[in-house]
Amino acid sequence: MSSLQFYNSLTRQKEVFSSLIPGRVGMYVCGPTVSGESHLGHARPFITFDIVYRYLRHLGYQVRYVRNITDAGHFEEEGRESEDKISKKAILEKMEPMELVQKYTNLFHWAMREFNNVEPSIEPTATGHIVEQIVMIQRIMADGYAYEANGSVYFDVEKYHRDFSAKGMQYGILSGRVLDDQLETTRELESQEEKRNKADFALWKHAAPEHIMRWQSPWGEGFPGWHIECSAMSNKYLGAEFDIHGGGMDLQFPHHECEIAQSAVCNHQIPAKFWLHNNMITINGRKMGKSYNNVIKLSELFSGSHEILTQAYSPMTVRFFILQTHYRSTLDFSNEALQAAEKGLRRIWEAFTQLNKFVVLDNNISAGDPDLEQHCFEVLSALDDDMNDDLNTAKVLAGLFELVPVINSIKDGLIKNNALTTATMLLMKEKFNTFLVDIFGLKDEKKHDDQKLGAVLQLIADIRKDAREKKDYATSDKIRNQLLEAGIQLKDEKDGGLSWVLV
RNA sequence: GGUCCUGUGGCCGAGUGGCUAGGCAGAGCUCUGCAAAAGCUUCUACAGCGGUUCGAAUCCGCUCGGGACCUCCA
Repeated sequence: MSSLQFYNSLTRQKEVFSSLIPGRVGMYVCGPTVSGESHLGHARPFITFDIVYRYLRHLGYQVRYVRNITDAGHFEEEGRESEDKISKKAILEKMEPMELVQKYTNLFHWAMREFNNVEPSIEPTATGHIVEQIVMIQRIMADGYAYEANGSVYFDVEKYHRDFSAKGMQYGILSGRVLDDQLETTRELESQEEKRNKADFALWKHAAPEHIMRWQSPWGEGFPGWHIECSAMSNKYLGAEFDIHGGGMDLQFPHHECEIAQSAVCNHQIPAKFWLHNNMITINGRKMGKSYNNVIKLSELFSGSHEILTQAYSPMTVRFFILQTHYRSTLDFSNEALQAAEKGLRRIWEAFTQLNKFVVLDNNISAGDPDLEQHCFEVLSALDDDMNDDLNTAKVLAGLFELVPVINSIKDGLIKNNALTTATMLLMKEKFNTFLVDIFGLKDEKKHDDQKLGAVLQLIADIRKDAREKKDYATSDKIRNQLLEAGIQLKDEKDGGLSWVLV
């Protein structure tokens, strides 16, 4: 079997993954800013890195997964009205800042549960780590890479770049940007006079009087800059160097670039070995964003209450939709694509459910159908390699889909139950369970473990069977059609039996 | 303007220098009282133009199109 490879944004190539400490992995993923409700775009990184987390654990690693909550509110680009997003909205809604932050944090957690994401090991908040951030800023200042101006502190990008280029940690190492170009192309902004250089970024920002969220610091009352929280918290919980840093591609610059600079000054090394970035979800070819007015909130997605949506899409449908694409490709949203995902998921899930019901022959060592046996074995064997190849979940799913007709044919008796060896049948069961449930985190949203409902349906099925035998098709069709309207689909099986699924 | 990514059949999407991706939709057939489900078969591809090569959707160049980042952003 191949070994796990990730595409490392830092080196711009696929690399075999090995952890710094054998058997253990430290992973930091940039979490949400809880100044508003999470939208469809947020689903991608958190599902993607949930897969990374699940897969690493599946491979036997003990993983510490740190995903922060940004609740301190990053200020806008310097030069514009300095305003804290969270504070501004809090005033509008007449809520305490922390009350607002709590509300959206709760909503975020709700969405994560809906998606069946495993909780991170540590979920630190920015507001809970103000002290760590201040200490880190002080260290950067002590080394001469930051300066104070009017109660704000800025990172001296040019000096950092000059000194650290020789150490292989130039500013732009992650994003591929050239600092000199940056200096020329950065837009002219108002009130830049505080900064020595246009490329400098804020570590600490002086709080204007109307600013509600504020903390005491050596530089007066203010709040932390955009990038320092992730550096401070990843350093605290994962150390100076850890294995994986993840996030959306849009965070690569400036956010992650700045994190590297901050950590490099403090710890003299790039904080993470592997930098993984998921691509964006687009709607009609455009990234979701307030400026495009095409933001679909997760609650709207699940309920279908957005004008773009022609129907509601369940969390598992969305999860499956995301898994059908490689995480580094853009994924374009459309109702048609989501509906295709919904049907595809149902098809594979029903086959999976069926597979789990099969009673495997005890000692079938010679396949009744050698060609099929070989085909199945090859497909099953390729799954791990595809997953190891930078998490090609799309290809793994395609492989599993190839086996769906086999499963259905066995069920319908079109393929004899001795066609495949016991070993292959058991392998098939194992792989379906491992990938769909353990690694992909899919679950049955229509689970019907209600025994009373089962009994009622069994009765109805018997009545319908009697009606059909009497050729009373009016009755049998009425039962079938009305149940379908109620969301229960009856299926007449080849053997004369009858099964049902919730739709 | 700068940096980078991308262009696959009706839709969504994998993909490697030569070997069926897969899903959804469509068509035909089988099964069925009729459906549904399922099975089998099947139609539409690799933006365009050059080049490298025995051979390219896959490598290179150009043209055209789309997108991301450069500003909070998943």
